[in-house]
Amino acid sequence: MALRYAILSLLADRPDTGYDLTKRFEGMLSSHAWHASHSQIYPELRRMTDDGLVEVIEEGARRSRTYTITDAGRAALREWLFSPPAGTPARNEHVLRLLAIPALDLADMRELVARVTEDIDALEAGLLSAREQFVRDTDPDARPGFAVGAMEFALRYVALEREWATWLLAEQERHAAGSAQVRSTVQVNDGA
Amino acid sequence: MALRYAILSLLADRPDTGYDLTKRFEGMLSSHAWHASHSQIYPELRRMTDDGLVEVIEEGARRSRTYTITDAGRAALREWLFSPPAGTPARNEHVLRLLAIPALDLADMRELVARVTEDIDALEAGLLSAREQFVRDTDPDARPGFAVGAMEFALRYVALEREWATWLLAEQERHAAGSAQVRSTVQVNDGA
DNA sequence: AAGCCCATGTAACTGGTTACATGATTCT
DNA sequence: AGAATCATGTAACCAGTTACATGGGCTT
Repeated sequence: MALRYAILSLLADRPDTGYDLTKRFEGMLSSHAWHASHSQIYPELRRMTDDGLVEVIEEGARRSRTYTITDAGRAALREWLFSPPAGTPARNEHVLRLLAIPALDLADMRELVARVTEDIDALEAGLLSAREQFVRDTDPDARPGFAVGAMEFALRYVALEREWATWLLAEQERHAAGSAQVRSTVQVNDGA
Repeated sequence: MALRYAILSLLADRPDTGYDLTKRFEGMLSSHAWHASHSQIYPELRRMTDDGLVEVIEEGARRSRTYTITDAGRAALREWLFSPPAGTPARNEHVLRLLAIPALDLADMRELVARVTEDIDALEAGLLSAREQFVRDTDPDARPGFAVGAMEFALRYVALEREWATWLLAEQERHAAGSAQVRSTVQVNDGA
């Protein structure tokens, strides 16, 4: 079901074709919230049309169909948003990679955290320039929609990752120093 | 493949049975990184045994088998962690629900953000007490493993959600005030 | 000995991915 | 005219979920 609501929240911003929805999925949505490829999106738009949640408002060149969200679609989206959170499980391989870092030894951890931090910096730079671009291309008086919120989320999120990774390494260094201390104390005691 | 690495990173901390791995998945892993149920975990442990990544070190009561990570398993995990990040897509219905909020009208947004914020506070309280419990039950000299990192991540993450939601609402309020301003200016001009 | 939780197993189904396929339009 | 890209469609496959199933061991 999540796929429908992902589509509905994109269409709530503005009408779009299956093709362009697919491209919008490839941005912030697919890296943080929900991914879908065109092979899922086209059939789903059909089913949603049958269910009255979306509507074709234009048939353009190259057999393209532009869909809008209907009132029923907005109502369904609203109902879903207000429904009690179901505690549905997440799948995020990127987060898994981060959480797995403590399985490494300290030297590996230092190297990997350095690398991860660089990657995050690069990603952040990309996000920032994408946002600048977006702001340039967008009417400043328009109500901020999906994309603005998603970008802000992504920016805050990459900062979290960087800070967490830094914290993790510091924590592990602290522990390593601590247990070295304990070991040397033991040795002193042994020698006494 | 992510499932194997999720299992490996749990086993890197300590040996465990399929049953207990299942329960460990239900914690931080399943809400932020990766979810799996026992029906996936048992067969996967078999396959991983065949591939030499894990090993049965103990057969206990009630046919329970305790698995450890092998050297090959550690090597595989390490290789995966150091392999270039694949940009694999995420699935997180909870994030989707947040990002979809701007589809609502302002009144609904106010209500939902308030509710979401309460939920986050409750979740955070739960996490904090779980961490206290964990600290009490754990040898302070032990090297911090998966769970410590995951808890810290979760705590930082819920804070991000709360701050983002607050930011979003402020942004939307600002816009609503701004466009009201524009409307009234137009009216004054019309009247002049 | 009855009932409950521990511990594992597996089969049917569903949602999602990969891969193949094709027509229409624009660009050069 | 040919290449590139737009725009959609669909079928086979795979990973993951749901549901059913079962035996062992602890507790009362």
